[in-house]
Amino acid sequence: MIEMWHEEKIEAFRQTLLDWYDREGRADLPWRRDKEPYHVWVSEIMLQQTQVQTVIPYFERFMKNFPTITDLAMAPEQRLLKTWEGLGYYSRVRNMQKAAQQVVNDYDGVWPSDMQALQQLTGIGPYTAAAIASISFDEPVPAIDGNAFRVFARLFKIDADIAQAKTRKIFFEVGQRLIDPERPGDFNQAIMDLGSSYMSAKNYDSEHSPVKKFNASYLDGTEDLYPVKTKAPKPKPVTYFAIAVKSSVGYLWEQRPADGLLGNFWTMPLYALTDFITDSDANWTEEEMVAATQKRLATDYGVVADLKKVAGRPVTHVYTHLKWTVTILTAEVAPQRLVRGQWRAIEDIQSDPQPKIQEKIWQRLS
DNA sequence: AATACGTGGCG
DNA sequence: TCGCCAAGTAT
Repeated sequence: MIEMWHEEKIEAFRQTLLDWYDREGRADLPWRRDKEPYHVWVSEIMLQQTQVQTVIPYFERFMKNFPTITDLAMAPEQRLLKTWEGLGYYSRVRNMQKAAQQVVNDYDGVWPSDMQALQQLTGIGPYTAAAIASISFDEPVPAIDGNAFRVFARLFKIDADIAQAKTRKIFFEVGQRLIDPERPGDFNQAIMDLGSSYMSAKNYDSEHSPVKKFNASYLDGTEDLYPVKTKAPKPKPVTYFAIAVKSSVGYLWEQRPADGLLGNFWTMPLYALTDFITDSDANWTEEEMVAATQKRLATDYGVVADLKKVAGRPVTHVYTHLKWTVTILTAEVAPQRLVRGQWRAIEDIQSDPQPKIQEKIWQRLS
């Protein structure tokens, strides 16, 4: 454990790590061109649960569209969501706009500079607060993300379950002991670079890691035991019907509720089987389910249509906690007065933020 | 504490 | 096809 490291060893570790970072760290990343808190913040939010390679083009486009925090605070939400479309975890960007408004309104546009205050902003948790505080403001606080969990677990053979919330404290304290007070931001980023290269989750190469002689699990051949992480439950299967109703003025189109999955994104009407099938109906045939959906469409949207199943396999999409299986039902109708939703021209639909599942549905229809 | 929350890459 | 992973936070 960390208690075994004396001050000289800690100092040697910092030196070794930062020397490597200065030589081989990823200086080319677009959010490392400066230490502007706005740039650091946007990149850190995008990088949550998302790989560097995916984030790069999104970061460039986001900065082009919203160059300053004031632009972000004032942006129309639809434009914001469209810029984020495809990145996932969409509450990140909705929360980001709230935080931007907080900084502009409560702090007169000047970022608070300490971890504690940063963490009060919407969408900024302990990791992101530490990242911004250390990188932009040189506060010596460790940024404990998945990389830091993995690197520290292997270095010190820490067997606490990193899936458990209470474990964060252990790693934060280790990080506090290790972090270089002279270069806290570089230290944190070096740990992350290390954790995504020589000390990655799979296909790691500790043999050539710059800190291999500090790596207790490598030295005794037990690397594959760390980190300890209980596995997540499998995605729960859910059956849906997507309703593709086309008229001369476009498709039946609807914005999802602001909260929850895919909040404020646009889709065709979607019915989960569980929305209207009770236990006693569990033996319904497919024809009966289509008929029930058709009846609900008339009630909910005011659209009377003779729905037909689209040929081929249902469309599937796996979320972190759900596995959707979507059967597409379609019809062509004359434009009807809608109770809910709207008719939307095909040319206009592309400007609406849409989730990946909707894109898959479009592909099946064409 | 446990669960909700997206998408893409890879073996 | 499937399971797991990738710079987490909110509730």
